[in-house]
Amino acid sequence: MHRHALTARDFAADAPQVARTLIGATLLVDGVGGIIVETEAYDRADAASHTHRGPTPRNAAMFGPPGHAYVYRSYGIHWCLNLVCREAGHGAGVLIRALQPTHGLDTMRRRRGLQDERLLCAGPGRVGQALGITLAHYGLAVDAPPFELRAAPHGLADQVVCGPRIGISRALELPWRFGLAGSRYLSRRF
DNA sequence: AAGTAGATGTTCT
DNA sequence: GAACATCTACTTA
Repeated sequence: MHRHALTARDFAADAPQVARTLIGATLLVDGVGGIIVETEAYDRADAASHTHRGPTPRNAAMFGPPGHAYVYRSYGIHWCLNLVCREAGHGAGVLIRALQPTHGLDTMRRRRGLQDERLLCAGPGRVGQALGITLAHYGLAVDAPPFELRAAPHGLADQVVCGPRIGISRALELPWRFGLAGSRYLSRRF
């Protein structure tokens, strides 16, 4: 019994709902990746979002169709991956913050220059490096190569926890960080 | 274990 | 100039 591929319609909901749904899903880029164990939701109405002040050259993909990738450079150094949700033009998305590595461990170790499995994808910048994310992925649909995204197994909802987002200074009160309870692959404990 | 400095592209003041 | 959806290396304990 194999899990179905997520498509654009799975991204039509609000960012927090999509962020929750993505926990337990399997994300691969060119066959390399793992199980999503940590996400964060962002929405235009949310002061911490890159889209809060409207479209710019950098965030254009966030105002494009749902189910596509928004890639941004964090702190001038790291590449981070978001999946656009809601509807085109809205500016909502989900940041992929951590994976449990399952596919292409050797490739990820080489790209990261590390052996420790727990540190390969434990943070958005680390995910970007381990999966080889670059601007070449900007705006691409996640239901087609090089992406592959398979739904989480059923019955995982009661193992999803949430809390405040990390590394922001605005909208601190929103519990829009989601994670797989007890996972050893989180960027930080909840 | 906890704290700090330094890396630096894009956006904002 | 300053802030920023971060990470690493290095210090101090």
